[in-house]
Amino acid sequence: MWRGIDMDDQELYEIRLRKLDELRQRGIDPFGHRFEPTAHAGDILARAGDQTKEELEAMDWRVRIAGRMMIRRGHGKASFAVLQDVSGQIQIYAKVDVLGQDSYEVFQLLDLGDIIGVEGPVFRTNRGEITVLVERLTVLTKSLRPLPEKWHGLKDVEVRYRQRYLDLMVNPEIRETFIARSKIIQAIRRYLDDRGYLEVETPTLHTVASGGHARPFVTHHNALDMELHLRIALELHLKRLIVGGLERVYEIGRVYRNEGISTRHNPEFTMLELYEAYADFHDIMDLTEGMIRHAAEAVCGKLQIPYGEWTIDLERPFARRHMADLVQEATGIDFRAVESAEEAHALARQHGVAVKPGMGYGHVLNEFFEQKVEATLIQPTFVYGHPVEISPLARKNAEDPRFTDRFELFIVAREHGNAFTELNDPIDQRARFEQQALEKAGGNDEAMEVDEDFLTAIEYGMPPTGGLGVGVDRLVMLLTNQPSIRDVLLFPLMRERAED
RNA sequence: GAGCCAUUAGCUCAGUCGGUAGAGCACCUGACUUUUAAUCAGGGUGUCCCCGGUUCGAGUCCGGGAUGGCUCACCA
Repeated sequence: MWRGIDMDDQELYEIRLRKLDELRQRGIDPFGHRFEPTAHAGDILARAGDQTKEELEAMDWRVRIAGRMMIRRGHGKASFAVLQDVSGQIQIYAKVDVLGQDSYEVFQLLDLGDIIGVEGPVFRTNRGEITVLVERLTVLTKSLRPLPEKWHGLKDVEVRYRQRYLDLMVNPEIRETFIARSKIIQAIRRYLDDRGYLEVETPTLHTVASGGHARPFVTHHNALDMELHLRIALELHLKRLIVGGLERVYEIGRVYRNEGISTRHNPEFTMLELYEAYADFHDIMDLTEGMIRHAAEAVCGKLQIPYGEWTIDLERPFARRHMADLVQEATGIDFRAVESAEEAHALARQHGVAVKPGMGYGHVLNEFFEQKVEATLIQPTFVYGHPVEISPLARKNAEDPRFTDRFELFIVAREHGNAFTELNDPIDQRARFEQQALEKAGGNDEAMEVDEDFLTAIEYGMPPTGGLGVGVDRLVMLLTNQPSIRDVLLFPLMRERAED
């Protein structure tokens, strides 16, 4: 088990234990009780910001604050310290002739990292710093381990991920990212709630993990002696609710995919899926565009946002391009005129596009798209018209049944959404599942499973429906300008530390 | 899964040609009643990631391993 910093060398730990004993001997509980702050550091700084030293003095404004002691500057019979709470940091000033000899000695026993409560008037020092004078000191929690360094903070990414609380404690900008994450999800909820969507929760334990292309995690229910899969998508349960007549539903929930880890992949991640009866994928494009703008405004306050080396313009209408057109622009090949898989494979050889033997027309087109086009899609682009072979849950296009009424949204060359006019023909759906089963038998681990229960549901009749899936973590990465998914997950999955 | 890189004090880092480990902060002792990366005097607190090998001698060179990062593969 990972036991964090400072276990091999116990000296700093033992020094703090001695101070803990000293507190107890003085009748002070080092792990204190309820405390009721009257203000946060940020509020005090905001309110006192305009007041002069004299005005503050005249106000006789008393506050009670609680927080972690991050910095201390002792001056003998007086001390400055910095207290940090959720809103930020504020300086406090303790001196013996205000606090009394006993309490001042207790103050001097404190370590960086201890959590204390402080009560007294707000004043401004000669150097202009808003400060709380400590008239009463309450020890709330003794900290037994040393804090990372005050000036350089905590940089070791491994410790930052494994011990995120330390990261949050000493790297204040990290907190901003997670506040932004919360705001983004809040904005999505508000956007959908305002449009008559119902938020629902569906099972994460599935007998068949379907609705997406991914290997599942497998687990077991003892009482029922039943193999279960953690869900890889929300799709099929939400569509059952459309069958049931709920008309507009969404879920924001965790899905699990038993796959590799990268800067864009974590085995568990948060997915938004929504379904709207009587809509099609054009409606869903409009909805997606509006929703992302709404979230961006909520968290960035503007629609031209930085991401890495780029500035992404979310204000201009998102481009809407057919996959075959994009491939034609990039390579000169008109895939609509390609007649057979053999012809497609020949073109792949000519153009240096890697394909696997046995791939059909649609798979090859998709490889052309992924290898020749995807990396160029920096500004928001809806790519639509995916081949039917790679889209087993999407409705076929009425004019050209090789394609589907499906789109993916690309921004910064990454997929930020996947949507389609849902396939609601149960006979076609069964055929598509069977095609997937063939692919699976042929060695494609990620091909979709047949879900009989879902087929039964849509045999009762699912209205024409538009649906969307969005990887929330990637959207948060985009809107917070973070290069790695681990920087938008509080606790990314890490390999277990070996016992030493 | 493959390649490249990293791992030295609690934290952030330096460490030359292979000669027995060092700075700042933190910490400890002392001084200091408006400081603010407080200051001043003194103190180094270490499994140099682990295991082997080469060598008179390894933080340093070689091999293997662990963990992490990046890239690729995988993955819609």
